[in-house]
Amino acid sequence: MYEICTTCGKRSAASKFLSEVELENQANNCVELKFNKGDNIIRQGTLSSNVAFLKEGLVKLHMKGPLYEQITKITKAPSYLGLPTTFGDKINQYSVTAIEESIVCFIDMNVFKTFITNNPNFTYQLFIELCLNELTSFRRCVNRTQKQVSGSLAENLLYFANQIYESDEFTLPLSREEFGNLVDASRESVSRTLSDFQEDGIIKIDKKMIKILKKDKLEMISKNG
Amino acid sequence: MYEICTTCGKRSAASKFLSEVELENQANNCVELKFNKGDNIIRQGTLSSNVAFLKEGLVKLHMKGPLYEQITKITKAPSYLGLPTTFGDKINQYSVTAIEESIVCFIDMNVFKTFITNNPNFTYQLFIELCLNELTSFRRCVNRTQKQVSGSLAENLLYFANQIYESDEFTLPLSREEFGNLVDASRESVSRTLSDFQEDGIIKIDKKMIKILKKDKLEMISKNG
DNA sequence: GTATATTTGTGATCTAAATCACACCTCAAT
DNA sequence: ATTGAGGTGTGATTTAGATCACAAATATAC
Repeated sequence: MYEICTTCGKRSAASKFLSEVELENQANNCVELKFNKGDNIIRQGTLSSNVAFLKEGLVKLHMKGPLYEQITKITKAPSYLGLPTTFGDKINQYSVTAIEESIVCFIDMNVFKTFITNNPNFTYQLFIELCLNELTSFRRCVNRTQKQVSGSLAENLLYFANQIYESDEFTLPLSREEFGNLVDASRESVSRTLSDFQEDGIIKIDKKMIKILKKDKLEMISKNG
Repeated sequence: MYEICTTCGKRSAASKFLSEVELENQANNCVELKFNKGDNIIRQGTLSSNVAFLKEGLVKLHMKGPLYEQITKITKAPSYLGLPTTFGDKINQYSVTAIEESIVCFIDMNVFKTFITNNPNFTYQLFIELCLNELTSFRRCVNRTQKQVSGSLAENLLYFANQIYESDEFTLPLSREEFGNLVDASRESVSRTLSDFQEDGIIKIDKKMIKILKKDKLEMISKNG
């Protein structure tokens, strides 16, 4: 009883280039599923057989490291999920988990491949998006390794405010531990640093609610590491 | 007086899908340049106007971080250089520098774009390569942040031996400082750790010459962080 | 509601690696 | 050969952040 792709208002940028016929083809080879917070959408180590498109919601991409499960990225809808892991390897190289209630469309991979090999504009758009993603990963990786905890934490708070929620007040969708896995710090360091920020009047914390009070200061901390 | 693309034996995997006509078109819109060790091929912050293809040699990709210039990757020929930074942004988001004498073909971006929009097989191949690259970056980033210096160093020594030189004896193309920027450690830590490895009989060092003596041990150190 | 489990805050240690400091190489240029 | 400039090795010191430890707060189940 789900929306068909032709009339779906939450399509990907690339799919704007698909024809009516292609969209119908997609609609007939696609399943829409709802995931609750915490549900696994793609699991590292399993076969990747479908292209996943996040229609609504918020997810984390994460990968087993030698010590802990590292969160490589937070992605909000609309967005394809894990194209690299779907096309780069038969086996999923990372996991995707919902951190808020999410709706995902699973598109048959063969149908998706015919779009790629037949519709140059579609493919070009995907190509550009992949390039952008890789640039962002590079930047994130450099920052993550060079900044110290407060800088990385500030950067990620700003990311949630600016990119994800587009508001300076939001509910952090991660536990302190998970937030640590995103910024590469221990649970305790995250907790301490957030407390420090609050003491300095930079943010206001109430459990998972976070309100940014001095954005300029946070930006400075983020920038200077 | 350089080789024309149609007969070039060092073409990219993707270009195998180009027709004779397309290859001729490429040959007519392409410049081949030689770079010495240390020469800058792509500079972060400048406009990206050509697609760079590394025909011969070895390069490092590096990016300004808040503290130092981080080496994100070592790439050997044959390989496109910085497709993400060429297509993802008008301005180059990272630099590429030769670390051994290299030959690079600069292909006109508009010509390259016509391949992408007209030749689906070519584009699909590029797409797959981008996906693979992103998976590798993810893995590298996770390892880099979670492993400690000895683990990261071991990993990168193995990378040079297995992927770059395909030999257990090779000349490290980086200074200790640069090697540090690749593994996220200080010059001193790199030096110390290499000495430790030598003392344990795992490797033999003579200046920049490195010979791996106990590969299994190095693999263990790499794996266990 | 009470009980149990999970998440969180905060102080007290501990530690890997950065930084500092300095001597010694190596190599290029004069 | 002599000068100078990077590059390198190694000890001593410092430090950011991990880890340990435990209490308090929340969430979840019964």
